[in-house]
Amino acid sequence: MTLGNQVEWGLHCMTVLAGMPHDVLVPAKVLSEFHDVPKDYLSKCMQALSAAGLVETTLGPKGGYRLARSASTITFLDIVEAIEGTKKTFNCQEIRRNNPCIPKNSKVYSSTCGIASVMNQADQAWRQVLKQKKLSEIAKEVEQLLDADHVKKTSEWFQKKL
Amino acid sequence: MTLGNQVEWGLHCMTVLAGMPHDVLVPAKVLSEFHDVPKDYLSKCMQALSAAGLVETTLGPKGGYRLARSASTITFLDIVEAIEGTKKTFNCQEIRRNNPCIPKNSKVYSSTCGIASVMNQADQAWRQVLKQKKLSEIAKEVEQLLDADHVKKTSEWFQKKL
DNA sequence: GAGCTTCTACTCGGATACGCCCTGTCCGAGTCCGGCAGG
DNA sequence: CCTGCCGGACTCGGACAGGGCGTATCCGAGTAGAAGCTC
Repeated sequence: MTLGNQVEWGLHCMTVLAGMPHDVLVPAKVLSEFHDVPKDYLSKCMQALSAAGLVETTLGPKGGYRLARSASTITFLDIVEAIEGTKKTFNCQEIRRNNPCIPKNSKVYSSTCGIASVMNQADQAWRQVLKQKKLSEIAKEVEQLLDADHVKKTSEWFQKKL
Repeated sequence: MTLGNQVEWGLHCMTVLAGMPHDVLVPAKVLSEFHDVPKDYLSKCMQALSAAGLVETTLGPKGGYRLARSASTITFLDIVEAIEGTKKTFNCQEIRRNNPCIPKNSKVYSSTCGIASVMNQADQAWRQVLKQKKLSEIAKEVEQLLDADHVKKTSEWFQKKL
């Protein structure tokens, strides 16, 4: 059970966008160059973020993506679910009902399957961690990690590309 | 990101085995009938559990599977990892290093990527829940949920099949 | 009747096809900017 | 010089192939038990 690389790309791209002024539009082409990933495929990832309402898009020259709302109101969970979907990691098929000794409609099956319950708890724990991390936090951490020189260079690189 | 149905099957089969006396061997055929799943495919799942050392196998007539150790020393995580593997859910490709403004070997990359860090925390939280649930607990819960009549019938069903 | 041999039936384990989803690519619809002609 | 128009280039979005992994199945190696033969 591994997440697709799209999730990683989406998180990094969102972090980049969070570091930009709100009036700047960054096209997929620039994001793909910056991260050195296939442009068209990254575009597919951005589509998902757009469909989820996390980013706004603008067409035409000087167009691109920007955050649809403040980075402090966007969580990791929002991004991961936008790309990976909201399905639970464990989908219970209720095979316990196939016990040949108990009718499938027995009332003992009214309560949720104990195994599925545990798996769902684990799923919830996973989502909880992601939900508590805001995009604004990670953007800030990245900026603090880099030297002022690096931030300046990167900023210039983007300005040159836009 | 969804777990395969093998995980569900494995968990249910292990629960069944946990409810059996230790000297009873249950073949894959019986387990498959009980859960109404393809025998040969379930067998593949049991192979994984066997390879992980969670169950013991015996060949020939009256052969089958039984727990390799006490159900109180087996956790959900053991079972899930035996089937699904131990790879982390998020595999960081370090695309941050592709930033064209910073050399790939820069010391700023010595600390783990902040994004990967969060994703790994979520992964850990998920595993933690699974690790805390013992197989013996779920087996007991199932037994308590069922009526005495159901337990008796199911027990008889297995005895007839063995 | 007891013991050994043989044979069968049953078990697990690995090797083998099939299908779906992730990965990766391509092309078209729509839009904004810049140039150009006309007033 | 200002205004309106037009063309081009750039953007996103959805439609289109290829590959890897999960799904499902089959067959062989090995073993335990039962049956049969001999003593």
